[in-house]
Amino acid sequence: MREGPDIARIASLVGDPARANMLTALMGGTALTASELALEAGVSLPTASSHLSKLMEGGLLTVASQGRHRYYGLAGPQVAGMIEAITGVAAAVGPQRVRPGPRDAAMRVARVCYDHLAGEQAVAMLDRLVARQVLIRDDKEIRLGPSAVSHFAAIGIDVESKARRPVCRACLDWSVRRSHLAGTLGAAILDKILLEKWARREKDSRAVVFSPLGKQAFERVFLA
Amino acid sequence: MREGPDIARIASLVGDPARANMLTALMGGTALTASELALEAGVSLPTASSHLSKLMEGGLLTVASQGRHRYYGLAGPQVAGMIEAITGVAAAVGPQRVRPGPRDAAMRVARVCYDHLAGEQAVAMLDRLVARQVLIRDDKEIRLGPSAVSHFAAIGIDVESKARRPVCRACLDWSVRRSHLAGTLGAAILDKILLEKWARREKDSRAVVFSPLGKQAFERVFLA
DNA sequence: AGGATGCTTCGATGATGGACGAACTATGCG
DNA sequence: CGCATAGTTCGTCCATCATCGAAGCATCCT
Repeated sequence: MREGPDIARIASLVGDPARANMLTALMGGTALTASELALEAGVSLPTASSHLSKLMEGGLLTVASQGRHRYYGLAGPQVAGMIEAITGVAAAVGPQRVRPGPRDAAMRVARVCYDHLAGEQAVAMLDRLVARQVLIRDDKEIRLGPSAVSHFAAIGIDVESKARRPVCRACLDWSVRRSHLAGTLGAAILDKILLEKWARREKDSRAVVFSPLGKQAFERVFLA
Repeated sequence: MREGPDIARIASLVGDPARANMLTALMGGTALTASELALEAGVSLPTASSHLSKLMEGGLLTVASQGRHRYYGLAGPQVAGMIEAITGVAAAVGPQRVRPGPRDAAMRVARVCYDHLAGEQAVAMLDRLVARQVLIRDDKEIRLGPSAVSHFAAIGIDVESKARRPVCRACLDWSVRRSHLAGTLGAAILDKILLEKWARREKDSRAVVFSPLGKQAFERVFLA
């Protein structure tokens, strides 16, 4: 018999299909209402509500009440990382992945991971930023290089961090198996991409699709 | 409704207390027999056997038959990483962590993670190896530096890789939140440490305790 | 105020799956 | 060959928990 962190409790929370669907939906990064999550999970509203309170109690979710809406979101990057890790194992282990399918292809290229960009594009971007020494990775820690502030300011991104959350963080990409940029900077870059309409989010999916011109712009700015 | 990698299936496998205990026990890295795992999980042999076959079917475990013994082990580093990620969330979320306790302190300093060393010591070691350019980390990928082969040969470690498994891999440390060295090299270093008796494994725990002289030797070789 | 919408709580139902004892198979030992 | 040990399979019992309809709060709109 052993004890310690109650891993079974956390895992069993993710272990229910309805809850797993909800968490996966929240990996998109946008907070969702109880009704939306019920739809997403394919259960009735009361059932969803019950699941949500369990996830809350387990500390996996945060909620923000706005009027009569309650927006549920993942409790933090650590939770998002856990979901990615589980997804990675499930994808590796599952023999059910017969045809990759177009949606999956798009997902591999670029997708939203919690609040930042993931996929091949994101991995390439981090590689390039490190190669140009805009960012410096020491260990797994990623730091800002000397030129970072001016570099990002020129693009219109403010890298000053007020939040307690780190500016840069490495996040393992389950499709490419290498890391991409997370943290407030990662989130700001994704904001920028969507704001400039270089890419749009695929409906009901985490996939992010670049327009031809948007792709050029993105590559000019981040992969040059 | 969504589909994709069946994350609920995997998570629910980990979500049962008995199975979670088994998996946690296997994080020690040594393969265990069904009876040992039954004891570890606190269930009867038939029950354990049933759990083990489920874990096998889920692809989380591998088994090696030797005579009338069947040694069960984690299916791979990816699975070990997932368990670490879940453990991290459980530790962060669990309010039950009242007193850190001596065992936990020892765990933070040095512990076994699947088949390599984790904890503060392990993180410090990787930092130092990278700083000395024995190892080079590009992205999350860690490569051997030019001097690596001779450097490790001098200590008596052969870095040639025959296995399909990578020689170097970064593994996120849930206590320190930075990565340490995994892969065949990480495993070889742990072997070396235990073989030279610089440290011993705490009974019934993943903690690794260095002797005073062993600590000196380890620091001379890896942190110089 | 009154009505509509979003969400939660309650209560009853049903199914999944975890538990163990007993019987069965397989390997090793003398 | 027979006995002991390691492990699996089978059958049954039992508890947990997911599910939904109906009713109860809370908030917004007019």
